[in-house]
Amino acid sequence: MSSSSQNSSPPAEKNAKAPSRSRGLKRVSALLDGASAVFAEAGYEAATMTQIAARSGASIGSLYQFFPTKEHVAAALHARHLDTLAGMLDLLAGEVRGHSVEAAVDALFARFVAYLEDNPAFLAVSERRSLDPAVKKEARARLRGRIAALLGAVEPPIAEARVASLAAVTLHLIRVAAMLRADDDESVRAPAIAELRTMLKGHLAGQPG
Amino acid sequence: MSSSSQNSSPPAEKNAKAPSRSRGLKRVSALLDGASAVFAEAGYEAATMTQIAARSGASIGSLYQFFPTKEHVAAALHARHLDTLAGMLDLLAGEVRGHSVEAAVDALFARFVAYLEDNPAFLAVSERRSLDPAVKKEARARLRGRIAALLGAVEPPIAEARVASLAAVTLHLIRVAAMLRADDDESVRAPAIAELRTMLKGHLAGQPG
DNA sequence: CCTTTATATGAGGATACCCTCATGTTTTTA
DNA sequence: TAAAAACATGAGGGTATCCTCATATAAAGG
Repeated sequence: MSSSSQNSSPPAEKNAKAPSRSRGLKRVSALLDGASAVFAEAGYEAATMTQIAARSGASIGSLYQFFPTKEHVAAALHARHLDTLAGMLDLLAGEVRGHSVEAAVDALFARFVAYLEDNPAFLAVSERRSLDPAVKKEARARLRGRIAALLGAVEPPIAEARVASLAAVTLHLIRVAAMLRADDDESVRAPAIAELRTMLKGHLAGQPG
Repeated sequence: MSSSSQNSSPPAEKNAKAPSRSRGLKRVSALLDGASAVFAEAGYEAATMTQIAARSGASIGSLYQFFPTKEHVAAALHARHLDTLAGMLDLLAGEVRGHSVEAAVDALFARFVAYLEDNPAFLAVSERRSLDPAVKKEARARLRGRIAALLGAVEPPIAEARVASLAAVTLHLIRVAAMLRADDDESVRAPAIAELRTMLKGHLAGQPG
């Protein structure tokens, strides 16, 4: 009932042993970093446990000591990123309180998209087919809630009834913007992103009823 | 140099033998249908050639007779869907010529999103990691071009300079709408899609300069 | 120091997958 | 009808992956 995510159970059945000594803590951290790199480059499914171990400077046995399954690795990484993002959004909500929607959207886009670009492994594990749909839904709901809180703090206020669905749309647009940057090339990318932000701001500032 | 896609070369090197007799034509059709089902359920990477053959009512050997690689299967499926979609958009462009942007967007959303929902294998092969980026870019450009043509035919006309980037945004929003339907649940999905369409229409009808 | 617990290691078992190939069957051609 | 070409089949080779396990080292406790 405290802060971060001690839940977010991996798959189930096989329970990963958490590290207790400081050496173990460092190892899992290194393992997650290595996994991030491999997932980012190869995607979840093509990533291999051997690659992850090598990239982390650990043996395959050490990897399996803490993560009995590739799924467990992805789940841990997912949870770690969600916690970070949630914290970032909480901070941001405080910063933009009382500001205009335009300013809030600009800040939100800038930071969120930057995060997704800097952490491609997050998208990789977020969209893997093996991710439990319930966990996926919960993760989206969590981010949506944070965005709704952020949108609810701008001035002049947005009609309360619209905040929820606007938050949903905003979250998806952010994802699109991130995918845009990865997919298209510069000539079509830049104007498209500008168009996306303009569109969102116009819509959010639009008729409140 | 005529109509459909005799290009769209699979990977390369190994060239698939095209069927010449009618039996062969039926077989490749059945194989692509089976592949569609398997790709839709399992995704490209987890799909196995054995599953595809079984689902198609063919032996593994027959599958490899026409598609020397899983990549070839995906490439063929991709090309087939692109041709179908392009044709659909051409028809639609004719239908909405002279209509309002609102009507055009409604029709476009309805048909395109329905197509993506009815053919989940298309998204699966479109987003597989092994897809050659050049082919991916070309595919997007093709669809974008069709949408631009469609948007260029509405009345009153949209400023010509904006059409290209608006088409890009529209294409991405359609994808988001399709993903929305697959991901979120009903309570958040319906209002979010409505919001997306409203937003796009408002933006497209907005200030022309 | 000695016992106990945590962490480390890499060879290899089990499995699944991609794809080949030798052989058989159907259809076309002459 | 006979020869040729296209298509069909499934056992199995080669390989790669996930994961286990017996064993070894480092750290903590008493």
